[in-house]
Amino acid sequence: MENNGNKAYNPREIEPEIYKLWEYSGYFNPDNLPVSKIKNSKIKNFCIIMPPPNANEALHMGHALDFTIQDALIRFNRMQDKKTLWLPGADHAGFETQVVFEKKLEKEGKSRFQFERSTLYKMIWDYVQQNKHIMEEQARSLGASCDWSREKFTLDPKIVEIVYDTFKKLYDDKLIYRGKRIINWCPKHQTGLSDLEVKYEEREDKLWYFKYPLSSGEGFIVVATTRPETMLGDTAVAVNPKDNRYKKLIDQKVKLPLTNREIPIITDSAVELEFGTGAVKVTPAHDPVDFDIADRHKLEFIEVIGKDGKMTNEVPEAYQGLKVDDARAKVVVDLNALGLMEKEEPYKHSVGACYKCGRTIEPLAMEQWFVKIKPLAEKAIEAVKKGKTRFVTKKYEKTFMHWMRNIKDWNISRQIVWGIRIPAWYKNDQIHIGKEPPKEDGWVQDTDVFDTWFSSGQWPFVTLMTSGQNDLKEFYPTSVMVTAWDILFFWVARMIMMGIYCTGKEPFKQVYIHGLLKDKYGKKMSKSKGNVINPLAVVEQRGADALRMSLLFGSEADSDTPISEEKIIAQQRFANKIWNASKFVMNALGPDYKPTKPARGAQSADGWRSAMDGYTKEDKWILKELEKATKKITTDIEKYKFHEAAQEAYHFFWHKFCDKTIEDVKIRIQKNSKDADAGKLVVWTVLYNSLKLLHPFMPFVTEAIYQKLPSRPKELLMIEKWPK
RNA sequence: GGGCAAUUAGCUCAAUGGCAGAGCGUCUGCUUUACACGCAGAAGGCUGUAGGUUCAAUCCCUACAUUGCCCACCA
Repeated sequence: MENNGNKAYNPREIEPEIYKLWEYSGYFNPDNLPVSKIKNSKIKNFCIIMPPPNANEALHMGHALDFTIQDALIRFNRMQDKKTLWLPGADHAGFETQVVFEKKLEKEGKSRFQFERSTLYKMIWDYVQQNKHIMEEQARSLGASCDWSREKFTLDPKIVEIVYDTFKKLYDDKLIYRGKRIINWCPKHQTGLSDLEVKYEEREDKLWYFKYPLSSGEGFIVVATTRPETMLGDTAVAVNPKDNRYKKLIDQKVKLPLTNREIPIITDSAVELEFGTGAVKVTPAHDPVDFDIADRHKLEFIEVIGKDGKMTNEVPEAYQGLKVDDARAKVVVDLNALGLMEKEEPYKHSVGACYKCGRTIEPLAMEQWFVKIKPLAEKAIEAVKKGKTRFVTKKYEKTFMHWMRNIKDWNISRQIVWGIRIPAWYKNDQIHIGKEPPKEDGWVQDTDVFDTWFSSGQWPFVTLMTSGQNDLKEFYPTSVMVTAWDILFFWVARMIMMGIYCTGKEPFKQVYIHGLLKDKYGKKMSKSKGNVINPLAVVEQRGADALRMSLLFGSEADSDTPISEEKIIAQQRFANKIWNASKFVMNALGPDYKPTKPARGAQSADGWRSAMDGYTKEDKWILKELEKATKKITTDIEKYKFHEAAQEAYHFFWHKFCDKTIEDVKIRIQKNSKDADAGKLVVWTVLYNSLKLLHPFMPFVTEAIYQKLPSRPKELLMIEKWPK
């Protein structure tokens, strides 16, 4: 067994060849697995739909962890003779991709607004296709044994059609509506965002107290606000109906300063007595709470801030065109000059910001499409309660439930071009839903696209519906969804809701939520912190096996996982150890070694033990240890305790098999003592079984060795039988 | 304002109702023909604090402290 004459294992020379061997074998495709040729109703299926990586940048460590866990599960189940499918894909990732692309344009001194819709779309399309190919090659280099023949993209025409059908179904079921609501507007990216895409930041601001003169000319009512500039769009002042302080002012009018408008004082229970003065200015067009109040009281609606984040022409001339911040300063100065500012005090509160660019979100009232989500959420809650979808671990189930119970309608309109265009057509007051407009003239299509999660929320069934004739029937609901906790709400929750709504069944029986990756100081990895480790560079330098093992080793995956160069080096050494130990064993056995009876398919160490006399005490010990390790690794993987399984495999192979058994048998063979043959059989048996046990974690080196193992029963380790 | 998690060796983390382990690091020997990416061995811990349950607690319970995270329309 040569590795270019080097003593140390060199994965770079081995891994690409091994991947080709697997891929050409066809066994990534479940239809080609031996088990699929058997007509037997007892055959079990196992299916994972890969969370489709965003096709806008290279894979990062998080993907490497995600892929490692999935591939380990896939290989484990495939070796247990299940009809096993891992379906890969890529996500167009609407807003995310457009943001990445806009940054690229900015670097070139361009802006998205210079381009026509179709031109921009085409440019992003080409960019994404390139990235998609890169991603596929990266997945291969990590050893992902997914069925590339079934690969999907979220913009595949057939998938888009299904997404359109879902939209129509929701519309017909009155679970989707178009309406003017307060949305989260990012002035930089010029699009609305869902509540989940808004990050709240604690800020030191001011709370201003302004006197609004009563129209009667007798006195004032004092309101407190953090956003003075919006007062130009006030259409009422509200107090709590139980607030005795203001009883006699109710239904009186106020003369709104800086404008010539009179606005009423109304009561609404949304107003809290304790906050500020207990009187609140109501700006329906720029605050969600005020919007609701206005809805209840049929208040007037004045939009004073535009999509560009500047004051509109609805405000007095002096303020028109000012940026929000400048308008704020000017209002404060002007009210102060009028003697209408009572006081200002420091105030700490949280302000919504765009999760991508950090710009303050501007709540604006816009006509958009919303999913009426409560009915969908109820079904999802029920499914999880009944255990149809189980969370691993339970702690995420609680988080999920809490969010689902408090869920609010979901804005799915995005004012960008990169995505699936909303199949809605308008003519005067009429709305038509469909791929094509009605025949007569004058229909105009909605210019918005779907929130990307609207389509990826349907991923498990749209992929299987379009991948093979029986795939949906055979593999849906899928076995397990593997993903990180940060997209629990964005994605997992929506998949469960949409899956049940569209197919009547939950999309996956289990959901395994793993953590994010941290550096060795416990800090979250991010480009801005400069502490990212590029998985591909690691694969190049130290091998995919080392990377995979180090991602699983020594840390529970349901909490955030630290990864460091040191950890990867440790596993690189382990791969080297496996290589060298195997090299030694095979040299000792010789290329023609045949394990004496039973000659093939030894399934358990126990079987071997009873099959042969002449084992030493040490032989019996290691065979017993092999049995114990097999049991532990098996149950640990079944329980998603990969870190324990990996540690057990590591410890068994290195510190039991190598340190004890091989050292012992080495001497027996050297001395040619009478128990040398028994020793050979033991090392063959333990090596053979160890390769299987390690294969889900370190597929390359184990397969490479298996290919040289004398008397190997199968053509590939990948389709060997998992030991019992 | 609600909720969740963590606190164990120098560092990063496992485990377990009764002996607390690993990787890296440190120290001492070894160029023993598979591997110096190695071998043999060693040091290193009142398992955050205070109570409680128990024959027995690092583990279960209660408080507290510290840290991290998630959710939430306090104008």
